[in-house]
Amino acid sequence: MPVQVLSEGAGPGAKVLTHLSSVPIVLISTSTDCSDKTVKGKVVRKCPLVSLASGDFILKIIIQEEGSPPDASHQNPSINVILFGALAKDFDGAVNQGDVVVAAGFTVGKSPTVQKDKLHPFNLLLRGDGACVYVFRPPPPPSVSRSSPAAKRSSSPEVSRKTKVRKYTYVGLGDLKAGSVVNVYGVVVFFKQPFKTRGTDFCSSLKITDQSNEKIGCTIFCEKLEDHPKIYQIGDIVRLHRVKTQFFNDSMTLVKTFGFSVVAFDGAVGGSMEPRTSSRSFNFDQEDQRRVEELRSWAANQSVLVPPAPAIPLCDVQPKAYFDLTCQLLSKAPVDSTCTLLRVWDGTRSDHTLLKVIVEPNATEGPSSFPPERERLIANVLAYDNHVEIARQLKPGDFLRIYNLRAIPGSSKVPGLTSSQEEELDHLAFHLHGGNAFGRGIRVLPENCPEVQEMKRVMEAIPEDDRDDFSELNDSALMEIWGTPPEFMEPSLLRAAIPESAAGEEADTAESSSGISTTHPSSSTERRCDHDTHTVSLSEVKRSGPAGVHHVRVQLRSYEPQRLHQALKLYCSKCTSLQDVPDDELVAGIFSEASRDSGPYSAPAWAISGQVDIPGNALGSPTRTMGVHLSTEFMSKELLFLTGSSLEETCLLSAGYENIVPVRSSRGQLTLLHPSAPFLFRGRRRYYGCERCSEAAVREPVCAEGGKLLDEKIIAEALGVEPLRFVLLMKLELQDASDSLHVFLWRDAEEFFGVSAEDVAANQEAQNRISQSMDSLCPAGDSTDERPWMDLCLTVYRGEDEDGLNKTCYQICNSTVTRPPPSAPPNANPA
DNA sequence: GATTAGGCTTTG
Repeated sequence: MPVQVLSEGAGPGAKVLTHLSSVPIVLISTSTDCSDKTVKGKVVRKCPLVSLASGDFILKIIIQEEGSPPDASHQNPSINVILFGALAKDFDGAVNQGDVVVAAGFTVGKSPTVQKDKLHPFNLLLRGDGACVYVFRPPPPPSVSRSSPAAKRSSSPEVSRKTKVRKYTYVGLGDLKAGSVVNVYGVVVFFKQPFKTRGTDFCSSLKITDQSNEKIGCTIFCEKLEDHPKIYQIGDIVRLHRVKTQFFNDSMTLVKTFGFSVVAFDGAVGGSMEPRTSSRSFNFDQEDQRRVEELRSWAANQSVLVPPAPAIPLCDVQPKAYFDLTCQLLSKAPVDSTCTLLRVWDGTRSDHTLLKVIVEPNATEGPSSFPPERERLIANVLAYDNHVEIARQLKPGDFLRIYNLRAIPGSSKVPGLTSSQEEELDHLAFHLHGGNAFGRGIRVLPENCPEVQEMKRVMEAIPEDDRDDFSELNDSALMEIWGTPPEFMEPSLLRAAIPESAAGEEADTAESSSGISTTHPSSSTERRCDHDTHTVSLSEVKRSGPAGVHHVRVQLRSYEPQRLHQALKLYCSKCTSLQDVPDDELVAGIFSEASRDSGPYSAPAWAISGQVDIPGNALGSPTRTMGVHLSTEFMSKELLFLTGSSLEETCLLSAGYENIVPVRSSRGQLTLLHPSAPFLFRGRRRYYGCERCSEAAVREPVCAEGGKLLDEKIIAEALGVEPLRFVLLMKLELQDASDSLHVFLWRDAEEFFGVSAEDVAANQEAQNRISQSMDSLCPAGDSTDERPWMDLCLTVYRGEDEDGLNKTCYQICNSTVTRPPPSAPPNANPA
């Protein structure tokens, strides 16, 4: 009795299982006594049946507990189930994804895939006569059960092995007879999004076709929107169950009837088989998959019958055109009672100036203004009449498809248009006219659908000007860096970045300034942008969409890294990678290793070469030879290539020579050291190269115009090194009365502190400036409500977290810390 | 087991 199908709610099923007790999936382990236990779960995945040469079968499924409290990963517990032999084969034929099954007579094994699939550490093994699976399924609909013995089977366990899942029969659209109830498949050639009727329901209107070339209208009334077909575009495939055929105006039509259900699929050949349905249980077997694939390949060759959806990006929209637009909603605002403004973008830029619509900033949901470069990409859509209600339910950040949108050139009668704009001739306005003719409407698209994925790729690839280069660095990189444990060896260069001795005095300084800020509306920061937007609360920022700018008045609750030298990073603007500054111990090791390994080499012809013997010392270091190669071209600019020196010696020499490039011998040639070591020392400044982007070789820089200028850029270029830039990266937790918010300080960190990251890497004064600023904003020991207030400009953008999931990110931009009062000057640490 | 709408050559 391996596989038995039971009708849900039917008595026998319950009886069969009364002598067994159910084990929650989480509690399953190899120590579970399985003899009288069952495990119940919904089949969330059914892998293809594997048939072995021996005639044996193996089937893997994943079942998930239903209705149990979610575990730490916010998912119901699931477990792999492996079925063997006849059981595997029977199960494959009788059970569908979505069915609820109860397994009994299993054994428990260690899951070999736990590392990969992150599912349960154990699996269930079902083999032999003792193993069986009960399948619970809702009772079959009356129309089908008459011709199917399934209901009878459910009460006769003996026949269970041969149980076949109830099959739906589908009628071709050319074979419909009036007055019957049928199941059909079809390709959508026209559709209207569900609209409110004068009755109690919403109505969806479809026209579908199939290989018969008949085009059949379908009318679907359902009270709940989720029961309606989820059609995104012409060409989608639908499967309708229980529609009645009737004649209207001499044409066959299909109308929803009792027990109606619909599933929709992507219509593209090779597209996703993921069913669009809100149905809790539905049948979908290989036969269905075959039908979908057949319709897809048939439709692919029917360009006349199924015209390509008129979806075009904003950059291709021509004046007067009607089109479907896939886009993301950034903000929205009511214009009047019959019109709502939707501000959307799709990542492409129109050649036409897009009409600006002036609305009350206070009435705007989402940001009321955007940086100018973003504004150029935003289309203003005016949605009229019946669409106002739909628009009301949309949220900034939603991905949308707007159907039958009209591009209107040079409109001058738009509500809210200013008189100066009336004179603009070349701009485009976008109107979604009232009514639902021509399929006019709006649908929210799920983020995982291919069109949205494609659009997001376009959005992410937008060429940014330098003010926006942060968006190229996705946030998984940021998170990763911040997640790095602080195993960093403090480089001596930065050891004093947070002077212990000065901490107390800093706190005193800050106390006095925070005392002022609680009684005075002054701010310890200054905004340096010209955004025309008013100050909002952090909770409003969080509610707003994933783009735009906000002005906030906040306090600093906490920040990372606490050890400020860790805020200094190296950034490659070519590959946008971000890394920690290598610590001195590592760099010293590279120098030492290079000097030990140095073999004979031929000195470059373009250099004057010499040797210096460095005697060994009492501590046991041997006598070494240091090679010195002075560029003849840059004699006066002092470009020195040095072999065999230690890091310490290089630092000492860099006090007396302008440019030192540490090198080593390798296969008889001079080469640069390992890329983690600086490729150049200039005084106290060290310059690093990107390991990934550099193709280093020791070459003499070319003297430009009479040896005019020799700087780190010219040297890097000559050496084939892609130089890394010092940057500052911090994560700040802001707070106001409404909420708290984590924000990054990166793009404008230098502006914020009024220092350059390169200076921070090289001098104590710049380091002090950062620690003073942080101490004044976040004095140690002070209660947070006494901390000074900051007026900040926040940029909102979309990034990805470690799992590649979308995440709304925030950065402080265009803001500067105003200097703490000079009354308590910092105790500058003489480094 | 009622009722809804029954695309369509649009236009603020």
